[in-house]
Amino acid sequence: MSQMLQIHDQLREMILSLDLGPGERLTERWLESRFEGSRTPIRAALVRLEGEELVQRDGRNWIVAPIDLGELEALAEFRVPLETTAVRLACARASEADIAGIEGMLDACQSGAPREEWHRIGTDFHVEIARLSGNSFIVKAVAGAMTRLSRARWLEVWTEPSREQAWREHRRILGFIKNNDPEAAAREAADHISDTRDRLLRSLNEDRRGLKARGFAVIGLR
Amino acid sequence: MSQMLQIHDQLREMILSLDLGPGERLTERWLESRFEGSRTPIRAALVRLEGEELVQRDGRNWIVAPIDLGELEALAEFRVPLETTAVRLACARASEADIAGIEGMLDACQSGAPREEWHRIGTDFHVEIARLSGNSFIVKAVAGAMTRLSRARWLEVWTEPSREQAWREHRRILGFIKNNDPEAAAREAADHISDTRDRLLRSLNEDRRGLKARGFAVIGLR
DNA sequence: AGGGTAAGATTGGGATACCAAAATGGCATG
DNA sequence: CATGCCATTTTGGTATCCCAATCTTACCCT
Repeated sequence: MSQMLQIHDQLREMILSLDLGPGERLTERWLESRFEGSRTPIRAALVRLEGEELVQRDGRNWIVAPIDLGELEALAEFRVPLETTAVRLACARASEADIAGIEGMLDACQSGAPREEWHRIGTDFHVEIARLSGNSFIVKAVAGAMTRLSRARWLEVWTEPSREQAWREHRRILGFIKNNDPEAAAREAADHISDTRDRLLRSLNEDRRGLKARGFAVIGLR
Repeated sequence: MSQMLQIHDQLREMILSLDLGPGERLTERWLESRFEGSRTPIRAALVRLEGEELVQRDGRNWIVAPIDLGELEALAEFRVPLETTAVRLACARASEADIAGIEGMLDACQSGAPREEWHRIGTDFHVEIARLSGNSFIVKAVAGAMTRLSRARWLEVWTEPSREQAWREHRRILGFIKNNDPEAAAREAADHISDTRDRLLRSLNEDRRGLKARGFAVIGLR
Protein backbone atom coordinates (compact mmCIF):
# COMPACT_ATOMS: atom_id res chain seq x y z
CA MET A 1 0.00 0.00 0.00
CA SER A 2 1.18 3.52 -0.69
CA GLN A 3 2.84 5.39 2.10
CA MET A 4 0.19 8.08 1.87
CA LEU A 5 -2.60 5.61 2.64
CA GLN A 6 -0.66 4.18 5.58
CA ILE A 7 -0.18 7.63 7.03
CA HIS A 8 -3.81 8.45 6.37
CA ASP A 9 -5.05 5.36 8.17
CA GLN A 10 -2.73 5.74 11.13
CA LEU A 11 -3.48 9.41 11.56
CA ARG A 12 -7.18 8.74 11.22
CA GLU A 13 -6.97 6.10 13.91
CA MET A 14 -5.02 8.43 16.20
CA ILE A 15 -7.65 11.10 15.77
CA LEU A 16 -10.66 8.85 16.25
CA SER A 17 -9.15 7.24 19.32
CA LEU A 18 -8.50 10.69 20.83
CA ASP A 19 -4.81 9.90 20.79
CA LEU A 20 -4.57 13.31 19.21
CA GLY A 21 -6.74 15.77 21.04
CA PRO A 22 -9.50 17.63 19.23
CA GLY A 23 -8.24 21.09 18.35
CA GLU A 24 -4.60 20.03 18.62
CA ARG A 25 -2.25 21.63 16.17
CA LEU A 26 -0.57 19.40 13.62
CA THR A 27 2.56 20.67 11.94
CA GLU A 28 3.65 18.96 8.78
CA ARG A 29 7.17 18.81 10.14
CA TRP A 30 6.10 17.03 13.30
CA LEU A 31 4.14 14.50 11.27
CA GLU A 32 7.21 14.16 9.06
CA SER A 33 9.30 12.91 11.94
CA ARG A 34 6.42 11.01 13.54
CA PHE A 35 5.80 8.93 10.45
CA GLU A 36 9.30 9.01 9.04
CA GLY A 37 8.15 10.14 5.64
CA SER A 38 8.46 13.32 3.68
CA ARG A 39 5.89 16.04 3.53
CA THR A 40 4.50 14.95 0.18
CA PRO A 41 2.57 11.89 1.35
CA ILE A 42 1.76 13.63 4.63
CA ARG A 43 0.17 16.51 2.82
CA ALA A 44 -1.87 14.14 0.69
CA ALA A 45 -3.08 12.36 3.82
CA LEU A 46 -3.99 15.67 5.44
CA VAL A 47 -5.95 16.83 2.40
CA ARG A 48 -7.76 13.53 2.43
CA LEU A 49 -8.56 13.75 6.13
CA GLU A 50 -9.74 17.29 5.58
CA GLY A 51 -12.30 15.85 3.18
CA GLU A 52 -13.50 13.56 5.95
CA GLU A 53 -13.59 16.56 8.27
CA LEU A 54 -11.31 14.91 10.78
CA VAL A 55 -8.73 17.62 10.20
CA GLN A 56 -9.30 21.30 9.47
CA ARG A 57 -7.44 24.41 8.48
CA ASP A 58 -7.04 27.10 11.09
CA GLY A 59 -5.59 29.93 9.10
CA ARG A 60 -2.77 28.18 7.36
CA ASN A 61 -2.30 25.70 10.16
CA TRP A 62 -3.66 22.20 10.36
CA ILE A 63 -5.60 21.19 13.46
CA VAL A 64 -7.40 18.07 14.53
CA ALA A 65 -11.09 18.87 14.03
CA PRO A 66 -12.62 19.99 17.33
CA ILE A 67 -15.59 18.08 18.61
CA ASP A 68 -18.68 20.19 18.21
CA LEU A 69 -21.20 18.88 20.69
CA GLY A 70 -23.67 21.40 19.30
CA GLU A 71 -24.04 19.28 16.23
CA LEU A 72 -25.20 16.23 18.16
CA GLU A 73 -28.84 17.21 17.81
CA ALA A 74 -28.59 17.98 14.11
CA LEU A 75 -26.83 14.69 13.68
CA ALA A 76 -29.69 12.78 15.29
CA GLU A 77 -32.17 14.73 13.18
CA PHE A 78 -30.21 13.66 10.11
CA ARG A 79 -29.89 10.05 11.16
CA VAL A 80 -33.56 9.43 11.86
CA PRO A 81 -34.88 9.65 8.29
CA LEU A 82 -31.74 7.99 6.96
CA GLU A 83 -31.71 5.00 9.24
CA THR A 84 -35.46 4.49 9.33
CA THR A 85 -35.28 4.31 5.56
CA ALA A 86 -32.36 1.92 5.85
CA VAL A 87 -34.18 -0.52 8.10
CA ARG A 88 -37.31 -0.40 5.95
CA LEU A 89 -35.27 -1.27 2.90
CA ALA A 90 -33.37 -3.89 4.89
CA CYS A 91 -36.64 -5.66 5.63
CA ALA A 92 -37.33 -5.92 1.93
CA ARG A 93 -33.85 -6.81 0.79
CA ALA A 94 -31.77 -8.50 3.48
CA SER A 95 -31.10 -12.21 3.29
CA GLU A 96 -31.18 -14.43 6.36
CA ALA A 97 -27.44 -14.84 6.11
CA ASP A 98 -26.96 -11.07 6.18
CA ILE A 99 -29.01 -10.84 9.34
CA ALA A 100 -27.26 -13.78 10.95
CA GLY A 101 -23.95 -12.05 10.29
CA ILE A 102 -25.01 -9.02 12.26
CA GLU A 103 -26.45 -11.16 15.03
CA GLY A 104 -23.07 -12.84 15.26
CA MET A 105 -21.43 -9.46 15.53
CA LEU A 106 -23.60 -8.52 18.48
CA ASP A 107 -23.08 -11.91 20.13
CA ALA A 108 -19.34 -11.54 19.83
CA CYS A 109 -19.38 -8.58 22.19
CA GLN A 110 -19.66 -10.13 25.63
CA SER A 111 -20.07 -8.08 28.79
CA GLY A 112 -16.44 -8.53 29.70
CA ALA A 113 -15.23 -7.10 26.39
CA PRO A 114 -12.92 -4.09 26.46
CA ARG A 115 -14.23 -0.60 25.99
CA GLU A 116 -12.81 -0.31 22.48
CA GLU A 117 -14.76 -3.36 21.42
CA TRP A 118 -18.09 -1.99 22.60
CA HIS A 119 -17.35 1.29 20.95
CA ARG A 120 -16.43 -0.21 17.62
CA ILE A 121 -19.34 -2.60 17.44
CA GLY A 122 -21.76 0.08 18.55
CA THR A 123 -20.70 2.01 15.46
CA ASP A 124 -20.44 -0.89 13.06
CA PHE A 125 -23.91 -2.12 13.89
CA HIS A 126 -25.49 0.92 12.33
CA VAL A 127 -23.28 0.82 9.27
CA GLU A 128 -23.93 -2.86 8.71
CA ILE A 129 -27.66 -2.37 9.04
CA ALA A 130 -27.40 0.43 6.49
CA ARG A 131 -25.55 -1.93 4.23
CA LEU A 132 -28.57 -4.26 4.25
CA SER A 133 -30.51 -1.47 2.53
CA GLY A 134 -28.46 -2.17 -0.57
CA ASN A 135 -28.18 1.57 -1.16
CA SER A 136 -24.60 2.75 -1.22
CA PHE A 137 -25.53 6.39 -0.68
CA ILE A 138 -27.30 5.49 2.52
CA VAL A 139 -24.34 3.40 3.62
CA LYS A 140 -21.89 6.21 3.03
CA ALA A 141 -24.07 8.77 4.77
CA VAL A 142 -24.60 6.55 7.82
CA ALA A 143 -20.90 5.72 7.98
CA GLY A 144 -20.06 9.41 7.82
CA ALA A 145 -22.54 10.23 10.56
CA MET A 146 -21.20 7.50 12.81
CA THR A 147 -17.67 8.72 12.25
CA ARG A 148 -18.72 12.18 13.28
CA LEU A 149 -20.34 10.75 16.38
CA SER A 150 -17.46 8.49 17.21
CA ARG A 151 -15.24 10.75 19.25
CA ALA A 152 -18.09 12.20 21.28
CA ARG A 153 -19.02 8.66 22.22
CA TRP A 154 -15.60 8.17 23.80
CA LEU A 155 -16.31 11.11 26.07
CA GLU A 156 -19.54 9.53 27.27
CA VAL A 157 -19.45 7.98 30.68
CA TRP A 158 -20.85 4.55 30.00
CA THR A 159 -22.78 3.00 32.82
CA GLU A 160 -23.52 -0.66 32.71
CA PRO A 161 -27.33 -0.17 32.52
CA SER A 162 -27.13 2.40 29.72
CA ARG A 163 -24.86 0.16 27.72
CA GLU A 164 -27.23 -2.74 28.24
CA GLN A 165 -30.12 -0.56 27.20
CA ALA A 166 -28.41 0.36 23.93
CA TRP A 167 -27.67 -3.28 23.27
CA ARG A 168 -31.29 -4.28 23.88
CA GLU A 169 -32.36 -1.64 21.38
CA HIS A 170 -29.95 -2.95 18.78
CA ARG A 171 -31.31 -6.45 19.25
CA ARG A 172 -34.87 -5.24 18.96
CA ILE A 173 -34.16 -3.41 15.70
CA LEU A 174 -32.52 -6.48 14.28
CA GLY A 175 -35.39 -8.64 15.53
CA PHE A 176 -37.98 -6.57 13.69
CA ILE A 177 -35.94 -6.75 10.50
CA LYS A 178 -35.70 -10.50 10.91
CA ASN A 179 -39.49 -10.72 11.36
CA ASN A 180 -39.90 -8.51 8.32
CA ASP A 181 -41.81 -5.82 10.17
CA PRO A 182 -40.54 -2.62 8.54
CA GLU A 183 -42.69 -0.14 10.42
CA ALA A 184 -41.84 -1.53 13.83
CA ALA A 185 -38.17 -1.63 12.87
CA ALA A 186 -38.33 1.98 11.72
CA ARG A 187 -40.05 3.09 14.91
CA GLU A 188 -37.50 1.23 17.00
CA ALA A 189 -34.60 2.72 15.05
CA ALA A 190 -35.95 6.25 15.44
CA ASP A 191 -36.44 5.72 19.16
CA HIS A 192 -32.97 4.28 19.50
CA ILE A 193 -31.37 7.28 17.81
CA SER A 194 -33.28 9.66 20.04
CA ASP A 195 -32.49 7.67 23.16
CA THR A 196 -28.83 7.53 22.28
CA ARG A 197 -28.74 11.26 21.68
CA ASP A 198 -30.40 11.89 25.05
CA ARG A 199 -28.08 9.55 26.91
CA LEU A 200 -25.08 11.14 25.30
CA LEU A 201 -26.16 14.72 25.97
CA ARG A 202 -27.10 13.93 29.54
CA SER A 203 -23.80 12.23 30.19
CA LEU A 204 -21.79 15.02 28.64
CA ASN A 205 -23.68 17.68 30.55
CA GLU A 206 -23.03 15.90 33.81
CA ASP A 207 -19.37 15.56 32.98
CA ARG A 208 -18.56 18.99 31.59
CA ARG A 209 -15.99 19.54 34.28
CA GLY A 210 -14.27 16.31 33.34
CA LEU A 211 -14.21 17.25 29.70
CA LYS A 212 -12.57 20.59 30.28
CA ALA A 213 -10.06 19.00 32.61
CA ARG A 214 -8.88 16.82 29.79
CA GLY A 215 -8.17 19.93 27.78
CA PHE A 216 -9.76 18.87 24.51
CA ALA A 217 -11.25 21.49 22.27
CA VAL A 218 -14.85 20.53 22.82
CA ILE A 219 -17.26 23.20 21.80
CA GLY A 220 -20.91 23.93 21.40
CA LEU A 221 -22.54 22.16 24.35
CA ARG A 222 -25.24 24.48 25.54
CA MET B 1 -6.70 32.23 -2.53
CA SER B 2 -4.17 29.45 -2.71
CA GLN B 3 -3.23 28.09 -6.08
CA MET B 4 -4.41 24.67 -5.08
CA LEU B 5 -7.94 25.93 -4.46
CA GLN B 6 -7.99 27.76 -7.79
CA ILE B 7 -6.94 24.62 -9.58
CA HIS B 8 -9.47 22.61 -7.63
CA ASP B 9 -12.31 24.95 -8.52
CA GLN B 10 -11.39 25.21 -12.19
CA LEU B 11 -10.92 21.49 -12.59
CA ARG B 12 -14.16 20.84 -10.75
CA GLU B 13 -15.97 23.18 -13.09
CA MET B 14 -14.42 21.55 -16.16
CA ILE B 15 -15.55 18.15 -14.93
CA LEU B 16 -19.08 19.17 -13.99
CA SER B 17 -19.59 21.00 -17.28
CA LEU B 18 -18.44 17.91 -19.19
CA ASP B 19 -15.56 19.95 -20.56
CA LEU B 20 -13.54 16.95 -19.49
CA GLY B 21 -15.26 13.77 -20.52
CA PRO B 22 -16.23 11.17 -17.92
CA GLY B 23 -13.60 8.45 -17.91
CA GLU B 24 -11.00 10.71 -19.51
CA ARG B 25 -7.45 10.23 -18.33
CA LEU B 26 -5.79 13.07 -16.47
CA THR B 27 -2.03 13.09 -16.26
CA GLU B 28 -0.44 15.30 -13.67
CA ARG B 29 1.95 16.58 -16.29
CA TRP B 30 -0.83 17.65 -18.60
CA LEU B 31 -2.59 19.46 -15.77
CA GLU B 32 0.76 21.02 -14.91
CA SER B 33 0.95 22.74 -18.29
CA ARG B 34 -2.78 23.37 -18.47
CA PHE B 35 -2.82 25.30 -15.20
CA GLU B 36 0.74 26.57 -15.34
CA GLY B 37 1.51 25.37 -11.84
CA SER B 38 3.70 22.67 -10.43
CA ARG B 39 2.55 19.21 -9.57
CA THR B 40 2.32 19.83 -5.85
CA PRO B 41 -0.85 21.96 -5.85
CA ILE B 42 -2.24 19.89 -8.69
CA ARG B 43 -1.89 16.71 -6.72
CA ALA B 44 -3.55 18.31 -3.72
CA ALA B 45 -6.45 19.38 -5.93
CA LEU B 46 -6.74 15.86 -7.34
CA VAL B 47 -6.80 14.28 -3.89
CA ARG B 48 -9.48 16.72 -2.92
CA LEU B 49 -11.55 15.99 -6.01
CA GLU B 50 -11.12 12.31 -5.33
CA GLY B 51 -12.84 12.93 -2.00
CA GLU B 52 -15.74 14.48 -3.86
CA GLU B 53 -15.72 11.47 -6.19
CA LEU B 54 -15.35 13.64 -9.26
CA VAL B 55 -11.98 12.06 -9.99
CA GLN B 56 -10.88 8.47 -9.41
CA ARG B 57 -7.84 6.29 -9.51
CA ASP B 58 -7.58 3.76 -12.28
CA GLY B 59 -4.56 1.75 -11.28
CA ARG B 60 -2.10 4.50 -10.62
CA ASN B 61 -3.66 6.81 -13.16
CA TRP B 62 -6.13 9.56 -12.53
CA ILE B 63 -9.37 9.60 -14.50
CA VAL B 64 -12.41 11.81 -14.50
CA ALA B 65 -15.07 9.81 -12.65
CA PRO B 66 -17.30 8.00 -15.12
CA ILE B 67 -21.00 8.68 -14.95
CA ASP B 68 -22.74 5.65 -13.50
CA LEU B 69 -26.33 5.84 -14.65
CA GLY B 70 -27.00 2.72 -12.60
CA GLU B 71 -26.84 4.80 -9.45
CA LEU B 72 -29.64 7.11 -10.52
CA GLU B 73 -32.25 4.96 -8.82
CA ALA B 74 -30.31 4.58 -5.60
CA LEU B 75 -29.78 8.32 -5.65
CA ALA B 76 -33.51 8.98 -5.85
CA GLU B 77 -34.10 6.46 -3.08
CA PHE B 78 -31.59 8.36 -0.97
CA ARG B 79 -32.98 11.78 -1.79
CA VAL B 80 -36.60 11.04 -0.92
CA PRO B 81 -36.22 10.62 2.84
CA LEU B 82 -33.60 13.37 2.94
CA GLU B 83 -35.52 15.99 1.08
CA THR B 84 -38.93 15.18 2.53
CA THR B 85 -37.32 15.69 5.92
CA ALA B 86 -35.79 18.91 4.67
CA VAL B 87 -39.08 20.41 3.52
CA ARG B 88 -40.84 19.36 6.73
CA LEU B 89 -38.20 21.11 8.78
CA ALA B 90 -38.28 24.07 6.41
CA CYS B 91 -41.96 24.54 7.16
CA ALA B 92 -41.15 24.82 10.83
CA ARG B 93 -38.05 26.94 10.54
CA ALA B 94 -37.94 29.04 7.38
CA SER B 95 -38.59 32.76 7.59
CA GLU B 96 -40.65 34.58 4.97
CA ALA B 97 -37.50 36.28 3.75
CA ASP B 98 -35.82 32.92 3.20
CA ILE B 99 -38.74 31.76 1.11
CA ALA B 100 -38.92 35.01 -0.83
CA GLY B 101 -35.25 34.59 -1.68
CA ILE B 102 -35.87 31.22 -3.29
CA GLU B 103 -38.96 32.54 -5.09
CA GLY B 104 -36.76 35.25 -6.51
CA MET B 105 -34.28 32.64 -7.66
CA LEU B 106 -36.98 30.78 -9.58
CA ASP B 107 -38.36 34.01 -11.04
CA ALA B 108 -34.94 35.01 -12.27
CA CYS B 109 -34.88 32.05 -14.64
CA GLN B 110 -37.03 33.14 -17.56
CA SER B 111 -37.91 30.84 -20.42
CA GLY B 112 -35.34 32.49 -22.67
CA ALA B 113 -32.51 31.79 -20.24
CA PRO B 114 -29.54 29.77 -21.45
CA ARG B 115 -29.26 26.08 -20.76
CA GLU B 116 -26.54 26.55 -18.12
CA GLU B 117 -28.84 28.80 -16.15
CA TRP B 118 -31.66 26.28 -16.02
CA HIS B 119 -29.24 23.60 -15.06
CA ARG B 120 -27.65 25.56 -12.26
CA ILE B 121 -30.88 26.80 -10.76
CA GLY B 122 -32.45 23.38 -11.01
CA THR B 123 -29.66 22.16 -8.76
CA ASP B 124 -29.49 25.14 -6.46
CA PHE B 125 -33.20 25.03 -5.73
CA HIS B 126 -32.86 21.75 -3.92
CA VAL B 127 -29.81 22.83 -1.98
CA GLU B 128 -31.42 26.09 -0.92
CA ILE B 129 -34.55 24.31 0.22
CA ALA B 130 -32.36 21.99 2.23
CA ARG B 131 -30.69 25.01 3.75
CA LEU B 132 -34.05 26.12 5.10
CA SER B 133 -34.07 22.99 7.23
CA GLY B 134 -31.33 24.57 9.30
CA ASN B 135 -29.58 21.22 9.44
CA SER B 136 -26.09 21.35 8.00
CA PHE B 137 -25.85 17.58 7.59
CA ILE B 138 -28.94 17.57 5.43
CA VAL B 139 -27.58 20.48 3.40
CA LYS B 140 -24.30 18.74 2.76
CA ALA B 141 -25.95 15.46 1.85
CA VAL B 142 -28.37 17.12 -0.57
CA ALA B 143 -25.58 19.17 -2.12
CA GLY B 144 -23.53 16.02 -2.59
CA ALA B 145 -26.44 14.19 -4.16
CA MET B 146 -27.13 17.05 -6.56
CA THR B 147 -23.48 17.16 -7.54
CA ARG B 148 -23.59 13.49 -8.33
CA LEU B 149 -26.71 14.05 -10.42
CA SER B 150 -25.36 17.11 -12.14
CA ARG B 151 -23.50 15.60 -15.07
CA ALA B 152 -26.24 13.11 -15.89
CA ARG B 153 -28.62 16.04 -16.13
CA TRP B 154 -26.52 17.56 -18.89
CA LEU B 155 -27.02 14.41 -20.91
CA GLU B 156 -30.77 14.68 -20.57
CA VAL B 157 -32.60 15.91 -23.61
CA TRP B 158 -34.72 18.68 -22.15
CA THR B 159 -38.00 19.24 -23.85
CA GLU B 160 -39.86 22.42 -23.18
CA PRO B 161 -42.84 20.65 -21.54
CA SER B 162 -40.67 18.53 -19.25
CA ARG B 163 -38.72 21.55 -18.16
CA GLU B 164 -41.95 23.41 -17.48
CA GLN B 165 -43.21 20.43 -15.53
CA ALA B 166 -40.16 20.44 -13.29
CA TRP B 167 -40.52 24.13 -12.71
CA ARG B 168 -44.17 23.77 -11.75
CA GLU B 169 -43.20 21.11 -9.25
CA HIS B 170 -40.56 23.36 -7.74
CA ARG B 171 -43.11 26.13 -7.35
CA ARG B 172 -45.59 23.78 -5.76
CA ILE B 173 -43.07 22.56 -3.20
CA LEU B 174 -42.17 26.10 -2.32
CA GLY B 175 -45.85 27.04 -2.17
CA PHE B 176 -46.60 24.33 0.40
CA ILE B 177 -43.67 25.45 2.50
CA LYS B 178 -44.92 29.01 2.32
CA ASN B 179 -48.37 27.87 3.44
CA ASN B 180 -46.76 25.88 6.20
CA ASP B 181 -48.19 22.56 5.07
CA PRO B 182 -45.37 20.13 5.83
CA GLU B 183 -47.09 16.93 4.76
CA ALA B 184 -48.21 18.28 1.41
CA ALA B 185 -44.74 19.71 0.84
CA ALA B 186 -43.16 16.37 1.68
CA ARG B 187 -45.52 14.49 -0.64
CA GLU B 188 -44.82 16.96 -3.41
CA ALA B 189 -41.06 16.72 -2.90
CA ALA B 190 -41.13 12.93 -2.99
CA ASP B 191 -43.22 12.97 -6.16
CA HIS B 192 -40.90 15.50 -7.74
CA ILE B 193 -37.86 13.37 -7.07
CA SER B 194 -39.53 10.31 -8.53
CA ASP B 195 -40.78 12.23 -11.54
CA THR B 196 -37.37 13.69 -12.17
CA ARG B 197 -35.78 10.27 -11.96
CA ASP B 198 -38.30 8.87 -14.41
CA ARG B 199 -37.90 11.74 -16.86
CA LEU B 200 -34.15 11.40 -16.71
CA LEU B 201 -34.10 7.63 -17.16
CA ARG B 202 -36.60 7.78 -20.01
CA SER B 203 -34.64 10.47 -21.77
CA LEU B 204 -31.34 8.67 -21.37
CA ASN B 205 -32.81 5.39 -22.57
CA GLU B 206 -34.17 7.05 -25.67
CA ASP B 207 -30.85 8.70 -26.34
CA ARG B 208 -28.43 5.88 -25.67
CA ARG B 209 -27.15 6.06 -29.18
CA GLY B 210 -26.42 9.76 -28.77
CA LEU B 211 -24.57 9.14 -25.54
CA LYS B 212 -22.28 6.55 -27.00
CA ALA B 213 -21.63 8.75 -29.99
CA ARG B 214 -20.25 11.40 -27.71
CA GLY B 215 -17.75 8.90 -26.42
CA PHE B 216 -18.15 9.57 -22.71
CA ALA B 217 -17.62 6.75 -20.29
CA VAL B 218 -21.22 6.34 -19.27
CA ILE B 219 -21.95 3.07 -17.57
CA GLY B 220 -24.62 1.18 -15.78
CA LEU B 221 -27.80 2.04 -17.67
CA ARG B 222 -29.76 -1.18 -17.86
C1' DA C 1 4.03 -11.15 -41.54
C1' DG C 2 3.63 -11.99 -36.71
C1' DG C 3 4.98 -11.91 -32.18
C1' DG C 4 8.04 -11.49 -28.52
C1' DT C 5 11.21 -8.34 -26.38
C1' DA C 6 14.35 -4.94 -24.94
C1' DA C 7 15.44 0.00 -25.04
C1' DG C 8 13.43 4.22 -24.24
C1' DA C 9 9.91 7.46 -22.83
C1' DT C 10 6.45 8.66 -19.59
C1' DT C 11 4.19 8.43 -15.37
C1' DG C 12 3.05 8.85 -10.49
C1' DG C 13 5.21 8.46 -5.67
C1' DG C 14 8.22 10.43 -2.79
C1' DA C 15 12.13 13.61 -1.17
C1' DT C 16 14.13 17.86 -1.09
C1' DA C 17 15.04 22.79 -2.08
C1' DC C 18 13.52 27.38 -1.79
C1' DC C 19 10.60 31.16 -0.53
C1' DA C 20 7.41 34.32 1.62
C1' DA C 21 4.54 34.83 5.44
C1' DA C 22 3.78 34.27 10.17
C1' DA C 23 5.10 33.24 14.75
C1' DT C 24 8.51 33.67 18.34
C1' DG C 25 11.61 35.61 21.45
C1' DG C 26 14.55 38.81 23.32
C1' DC C 27 16.03 43.36 23.78
C1' DA C 28 15.50 48.26 24.18
C1' DT C 29 12.59 51.76 25.72
C1' DG C 30 9.01 53.99 28.34
C1' DC D 1 7.66 46.08 35.13
C1' DA D 2 5.04 46.59 30.94
C1' DT D 3 5.29 47.32 25.98
C1' DG D 4 6.58 47.81 21.38
C1' DC D 5 9.69 46.40 17.85
C1' DC D 6 13.06 44.00 15.21
C1' DA D 7 15.95 39.69 14.29
C1' DT D 8 15.47 34.98 14.01
C1' DT D 9 13.14 30.80 13.47
C1' DT D 10 9.50 28.04 11.95
C1' DT D 11 5.84 27.16 9.05
C1' DG D 12 3.15 25.97 4.99
C1' DG D 13 3.08 26.69 -0.26
C1' DT D 14 5.33 25.75 -4.33
C1' DA D 15 8.84 24.10 -7.51
C1' DT D 16 12.11 20.55 -8.65
C1' DC D 17 14.54 16.40 -8.46
C1' DC D 18 15.02 11.43 -8.38
C1' DC D 19 13.38 6.87 -8.80
C1' DA D 20 10.86 2.72 -9.72
C1' DA D 21 7.12 1.05 -12.21
C1' DT D 22 4.67 0.94 -16.39
C1' DC D 23 3.62 1.84 -20.93
C1' DT D 24 5.41 2.50 -25.98
C1' DT D 25 7.56 1.42 -29.66
C1' DA D 26 10.51 -0.20 -32.81
C1' DC D 27 13.34 -3.90 -33.93
C1' DC D 28 14.74 -8.61 -34.52
C1' DC D 29 14.04 -13.40 -34.92
C1' DT D 30 11.19 -16.95 -36.56
